[in-house]
Amino acid sequence: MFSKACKYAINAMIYISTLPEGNDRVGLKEISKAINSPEAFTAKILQILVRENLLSSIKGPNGGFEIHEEGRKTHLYRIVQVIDGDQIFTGCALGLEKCSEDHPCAVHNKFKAIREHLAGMMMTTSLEDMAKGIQNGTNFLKI
Amino acid sequence: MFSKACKYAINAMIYISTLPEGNDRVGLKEISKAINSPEAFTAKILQILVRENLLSSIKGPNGGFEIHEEGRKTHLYRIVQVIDGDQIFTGCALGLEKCSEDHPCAVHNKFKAIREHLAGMMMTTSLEDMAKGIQNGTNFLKI
DNA sequence: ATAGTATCGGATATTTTTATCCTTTAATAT
DNA sequence: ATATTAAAGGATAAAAATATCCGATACTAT
Repeated sequence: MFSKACKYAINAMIYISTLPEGNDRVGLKEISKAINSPEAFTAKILQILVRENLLSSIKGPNGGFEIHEEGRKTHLYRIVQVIDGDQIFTGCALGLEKCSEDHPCAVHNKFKAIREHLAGMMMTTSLEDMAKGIQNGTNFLKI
Repeated sequence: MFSKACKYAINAMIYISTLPEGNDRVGLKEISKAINSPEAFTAKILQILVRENLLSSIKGPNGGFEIHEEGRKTHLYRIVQVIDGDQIFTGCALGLEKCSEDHPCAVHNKFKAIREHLAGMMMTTSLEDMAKGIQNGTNFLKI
């Protein structure tokens, strides 16, 4: 479904969103420990998220990553889009280059509903929504 | 969503199912032309499908691949399972090793519905169903 | 029997994804 | 100013997925 890079991105972003706003600066080491991901690879992914302004970073001592106010309203859709592209939301399930209503692949119509279901869910699910489940111990970011 | 190997597998199986039963023996070359896939790679995938009895093959002149009666009732779910495994139907969307009702990842519940939607659709969609759309020119296997 | 044909299967190559290493850059603290 | 810290970024490595090549095997036809 999603690449590993994308899974790490989503879990990392949710983790940062669980930290109290204004006191949420957190380092790479802590993040990758919290989500059980390889540190250096996670760093690369966070760099992309920073470049795309989904996340902000500060260098040096007491540096780290943080997400403030508006950032916590980011929808999962956007993270997938930035890391994996939106192939999964718009691409053809069977790999046809030009799959459309006019030239549909074998499963085009059956998949339309599923893609819309997925896209809809991802577009309406924000980091702060997900962070709640982690905070109250209902959901988990690793193991 | 699906690997390229799996996409080729599904399109190839549908293509073979469009041929008139009893007169449906078709060679690798024709198949990979019909679905626009690399020949040698497609051969590897067809070999797996033959080993798993989703497809039968005959060597030598006038040889090729064919699917008879019961084989045309194969559901897409089974093809995905054989080629990609059922990670997509049962695995955790965020990569947790042990994601379950008791230890759910951040998106577990939201994804459950989507996975069930996908699995249900794939389990109730057969090759012969899909072949009809190709036969009457409504759907396409390439471009 | 022999030649020809088409899949099978092993080996290998290429590309993409995942992962690591190390130097540079920017910020902090002393 | 200097040393220290942490992210940024470039280079490289390892693993997995995709793709190709070629000899072996099995079948057909002559």
